[in-house]
Amino acid sequence: MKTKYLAIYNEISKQIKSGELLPDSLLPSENELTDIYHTSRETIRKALNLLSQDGYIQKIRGKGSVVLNVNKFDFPVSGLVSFKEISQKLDNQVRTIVNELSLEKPSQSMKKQMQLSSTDLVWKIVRTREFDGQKVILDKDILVQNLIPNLTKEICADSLYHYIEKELNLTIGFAKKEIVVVEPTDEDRELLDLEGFSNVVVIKSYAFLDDATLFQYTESRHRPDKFRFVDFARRNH
Amino acid sequence: MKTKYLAIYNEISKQIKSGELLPDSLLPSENELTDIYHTSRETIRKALNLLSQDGYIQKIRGKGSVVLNVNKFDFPVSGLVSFKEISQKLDNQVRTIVNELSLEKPSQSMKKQMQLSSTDLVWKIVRTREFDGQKVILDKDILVQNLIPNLTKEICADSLYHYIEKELNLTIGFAKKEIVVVEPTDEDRELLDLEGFSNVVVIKSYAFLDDATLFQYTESRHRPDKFRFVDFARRNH
DNA sequence: GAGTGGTCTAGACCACTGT
DNA sequence: CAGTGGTCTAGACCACTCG
Repeated sequence: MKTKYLAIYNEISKQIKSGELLPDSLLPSENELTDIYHTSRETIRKALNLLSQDGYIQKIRGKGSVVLNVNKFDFPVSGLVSFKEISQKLDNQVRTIVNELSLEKPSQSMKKQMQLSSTDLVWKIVRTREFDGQKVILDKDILVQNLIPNLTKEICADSLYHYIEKELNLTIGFAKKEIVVVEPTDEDRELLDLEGFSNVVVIKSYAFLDDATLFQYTESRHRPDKFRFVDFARRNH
Repeated sequence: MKTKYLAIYNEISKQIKSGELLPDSLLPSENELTDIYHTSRETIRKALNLLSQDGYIQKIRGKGSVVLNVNKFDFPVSGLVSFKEISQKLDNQVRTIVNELSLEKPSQSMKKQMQLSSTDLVWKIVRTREFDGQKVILDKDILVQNLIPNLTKEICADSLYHYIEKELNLTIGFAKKEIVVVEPTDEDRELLDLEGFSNVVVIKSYAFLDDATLFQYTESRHRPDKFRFVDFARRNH
């Protein structure tokens, strides 16, 4: 919120989410917005481009910026969002069970993928997520100990990302994710309430810090009926 | 390719994809790039921001722009890409079967969602995608006839998006997508080679033109073992 | 301290839309 | 035609990294 264009982005996106700005209506023109916010046109355009990227508006040359219907899809799970952040938006009964927390020597393939030296250790975390009393998500995390020296079960039960960003003051930058559907493993059957489902949805994710160092590998294994992924995509440049 | 910053984006992304620029190396600084491309710094920054959005580089304040490893994930299916475009990147034996092409009155829910007047008709298309002789994807499309007046089985067997963009000269803007896993319908069992799989992955997609008009609803139903979704995501603003 | 990327400005010209 | 968004410029100041 320190920068002008982010402040403008937040202000306008809030107005769209609250319904103060209606779908299919036009925003004030860029020139009008420069007056409203006492700033230059390029700064306004930075804010509007962010809104466009995130699916709030569509800019149309010669006409203006149209407000898009944001609420058709109730909650976007796209982007890089932690479980804690998602569960706060839901009002479900949500509980996290920490099944395992240990410091281990990484496997050969992990060592290579994470570019670790031979003495580096990794945290291994296994957590179950319970919605309305049902165990529907199994999260398996590998974290580089170099970057995250201390971990406790309490931190894992609360929010890893909150701890990393707020306590350790690291900045999470980006992630590469892959979604596939596979047959459940014995571990899946043991730790999840699969109820006869013969597949699980697996989200494999490599998460990187601001400075492009890999700090986390996650496999998030979902019972298929409780899985949902929502995305907003723009066409090629 | 008409604009400077897109030309620079294409040039640098090509160098990264080809391996001419190596992962973990630094790009020339923004000031150096202004000299190399004979342009202003803001134009260079537009190109670099695009590269950053698309996962090619990571910008680090005080240091420079690091080239990221693009090939770890072989082919990104994220964004808004047609089946034809994907299949051209694969060297698979790929075939499209047009099961149905008809002009219909829209269902009540479609009429509402697509904001159609009561006389509007929609195209209904059902297509099966065959990889290596196996029917693994079922695509069900609804298209607004107002916008796409004429359709033939030949167009559907080739590429809808190519026809819409190149023949009709419409510009596809953005899409909202949702991925869920469900039990197969009778139609799925009939038209796909499910081979005992008890789930299908469904990608529901609303596609919009440049001017924010909805023109297409698609359900793309995949056999789970042939489904794969790859995504690059940046953390919150 | 020199060099990096991040923000912001004021102004210019263009392509497109509506009337 | 006037008004819209799209591109591009030249310059300024700041926050950060690294030796």
